[in-house]
Amino acid sequence: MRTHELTPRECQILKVIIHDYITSGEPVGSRSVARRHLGHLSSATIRNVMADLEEIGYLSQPHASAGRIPTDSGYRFYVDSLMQRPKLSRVEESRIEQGIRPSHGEAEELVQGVSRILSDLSRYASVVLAPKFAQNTWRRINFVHLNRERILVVLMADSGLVQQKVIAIDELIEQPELDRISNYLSSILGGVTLHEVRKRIIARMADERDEFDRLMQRALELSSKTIEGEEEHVYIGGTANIAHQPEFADVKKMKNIFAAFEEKSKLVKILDYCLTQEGLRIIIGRESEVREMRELSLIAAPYKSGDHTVGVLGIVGPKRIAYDRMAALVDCTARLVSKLLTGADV
Amino acid sequence: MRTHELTPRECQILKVIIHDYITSGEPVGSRSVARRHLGHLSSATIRNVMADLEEIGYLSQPHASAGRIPTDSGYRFYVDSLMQRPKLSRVEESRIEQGIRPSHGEAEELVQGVSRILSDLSRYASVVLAPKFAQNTWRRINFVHLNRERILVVLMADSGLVQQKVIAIDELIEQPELDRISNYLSSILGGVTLHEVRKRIIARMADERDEFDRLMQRALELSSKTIEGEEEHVYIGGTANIAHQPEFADVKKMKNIFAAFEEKSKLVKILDYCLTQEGLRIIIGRESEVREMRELSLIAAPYKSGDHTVGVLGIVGPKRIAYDRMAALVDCTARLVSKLLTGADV
DNA sequence: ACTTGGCACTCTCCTCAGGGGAGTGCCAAG
DNA sequence: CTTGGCACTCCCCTGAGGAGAGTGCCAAGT
Repeated sequence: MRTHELTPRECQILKVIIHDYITSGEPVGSRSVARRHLGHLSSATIRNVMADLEEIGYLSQPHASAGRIPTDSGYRFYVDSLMQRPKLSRVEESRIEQGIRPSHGEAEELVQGVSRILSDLSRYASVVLAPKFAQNTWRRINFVHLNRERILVVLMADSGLVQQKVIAIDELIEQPELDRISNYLSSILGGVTLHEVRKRIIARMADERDEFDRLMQRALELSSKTIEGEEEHVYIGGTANIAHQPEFADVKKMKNIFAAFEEKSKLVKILDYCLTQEGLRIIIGRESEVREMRELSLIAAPYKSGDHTVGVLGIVGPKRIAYDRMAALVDCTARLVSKLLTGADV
Repeated sequence: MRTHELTPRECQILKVIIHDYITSGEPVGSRSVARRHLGHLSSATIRNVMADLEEIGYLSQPHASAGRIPTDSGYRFYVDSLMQRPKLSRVEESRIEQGIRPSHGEAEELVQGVSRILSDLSRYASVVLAPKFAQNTWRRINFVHLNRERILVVLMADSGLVQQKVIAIDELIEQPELDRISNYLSSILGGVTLHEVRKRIIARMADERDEFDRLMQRALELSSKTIEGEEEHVYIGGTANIAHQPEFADVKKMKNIFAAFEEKSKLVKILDYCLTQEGLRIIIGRESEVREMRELSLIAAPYKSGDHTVGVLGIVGPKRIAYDRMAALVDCTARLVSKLLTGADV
C-alpha cells in the first residue's frame, strides 16, 4: 500500500474513471479510458496505472475480469482533492429562489418548498431539518390561550418567518396576562435567541427584584417550555427518485434503501452532526456508520438565520452521484435559504 | 355472459379462491381448492365451476395453463356480497386509540399520528386528508398580527383540536382591533362552521345596521379569507410498505406505483369524492379511473367532527389485499378519530 | 343432468451448456 | 517507461430440455 501523493497522471485517470462511472454506471475499462480521454496513451499503460490505483484502495473490481469502479476512499479523494465545484446556472439559481419563496412565511411551508425544489433539481431524495426554535433569533413572540393546560406559541423572526408550537402549562394563565408576557418578552427580543432571552431575564431578576417578579417568572417559564423538548422535525422528499437509479434495480437493495428513509431517527443523527459543522458536508457510503446508508451518499449544508445556524438541508443519493453538481446545488440552496431567513421581510 | 345470480356453490368457490389468492399471491388451481376446502368435490367439478366464473368475468388466467386469479369485478362482487367484516380485536383497537391521541391537540400532529398508525397496522400505505377548515365547527377563533400584510388565524374546535393558517390582508389591522374581531366572531361561533358564521353576520348586517358595521365588515372579510383558497392537505405514509408486496417485485411496476404517490393531486381527487360519501368506500383497481391506481386498491372512510364530515382517511394497497380486515381497520379508525374530534376536550 | 377420472396439451420456470464480449495480467520488444 | 500481443477469466445471453402445475375435454358412472 503506497502512502505518498498521487502523480498528476494518476489523478487525471482517477478523475476520468470517476466521471465516466458516475455518468454511465458501468465499470470502466482501460480501453475506454484510453480511447475517450487520453488518446496519447495506450490501454496497457492505463491498465498499469489502474492496477496501482486499485492497490492504493481508490478503485476496485466487481469481478476479476470487469472494469474498475471507485471505492468509498476513491470518491473521498475525488471530493477532497480532485473535484472542482461548478457554478450553478442563472436559470437554476432563480428556480431555487422561486421554489423556496414561502407564500405566507410559515416555516413549515418553507421547509416543504426547500425539500421539493431540492429533489426536483437533483432528481434524488432530499432531506431538510426544520429550523430549530432554540437556535433561531426572534423579533416577536405571541401566546394564544387555548384552554386550561395549553398555549399556542407564535414566534416571528426578523425575516418574517413564522413558527408555531403548542406547549403545556401547569396553571391557568388568562389571555390578558399572556399578552403582557408576550409584550415583555418581545421587548427583550431583537435578533436574539430564546436562550439569550432567558439569560437576560434571570439577570434582571437578580438585579432588580422589582414588582414584575411574577410576570418575569412566567415569562421565564414560558420561554423555557418553548425551547425545551423540541422534537427533530425532518422532511424527506422525492424518495421515489432513488428508485430510478439502476444500481437499485435489484428489489432487495431497493427495500434496504427505503428502510433507510423509514429510519428517520438515524438520519436525524447525521444531520444533527452537520448542524454543528460549518459549510458543506459530504458523507460517502460507509463513512456514516449507519448501516442503511452504506450504499448512499449524503450531501448537506447548514443554513443560517443571521449568525446562527438553525437547520440543515441536503440530498441523499447513490454513492455514484454527480458530487460536483450536487455540491453546488446544495451549497447554493443553503446560501439562498440563509439569505431568506436573514434578510428583510419575506 | 350470464347475468343471473350466482349459485351458493359458485359463491363459495369464488370466496375460497379469493381468500387463497389474497393470502398466497399465487394463482389458485382447481386441485388446491378441492383439496383444501371442498373435500367432497373433485377437482374436475371445481374446474367446471371455475370456467363458469371466468365466463361471468369474476376470474381470469394469467396464462393458458395457470390457476385463476380474481378480476376487479371478482373483487367487487366479493366485497359487496360475499365478504363479512370482522371485528377488530380489543388490542388493535386500543393501539389505534393510542396512536391517534395527539399530545397537544394540533391538527397536524393528529393527521400524522393517524397516518402512522394506519400504515403500521395495515402494513400498506396510508392516506389522510387533513380536516378542512371550512367544514369543521369551531368554538373559538383568534387572530395574531404578524406584519402589515399577514395575520395568523388560530381556530379551536370543541374537541380542543387546534388548526392554524396564515392569511394575507389588504389593510393594516392592529392587534387590539384583531382581538375585538376575534371576540365578536367567537361569540357567534359555538359548534358552527365558518360558512354559517358568515351567513349570520350577513343576516345581522342587513338586520341591524348598527354601529358595529366596520367590525362586522372586517370579521366577514377575515372569516372569508380563512375558508377560501384552502389547499388540499394530504398525508401519505408508509409507501415503503408497498415495496414489500411480491406483485411489485418487478422494478418497473414498482416505479409506476411510486409515481402514483408522487401524483398527490390525483389521489386528492379520489379522496375528495370519498368526502362527499357516507361511510366506508372501497375502490378497486381500474374503478378509480386514475391510471396509476390500476394495480392498487383504496379503502377509505370519511371522519367527522360532530355532524360534519371534515376529512378522509384510508389505506392504499395492492388489489390483492385483505379487504375484510382492512375495511374493519379503516372503519374503526375513522370512528375513533370522529369520536376524538367530536368528544370533549382532548 | 351432474360428477368424476383420465389423458393430452400448454405454459412457466429452472437448470445447464456453449459462445460471444469485455477486460485483465503478463511478457517481451521498442 | 510504453506498447502490442496473447492467453485467460468472468459475465451474460441464448436455446434446449425436463419437471411441475394446471387446464380443457371426453367418455363413463351415478
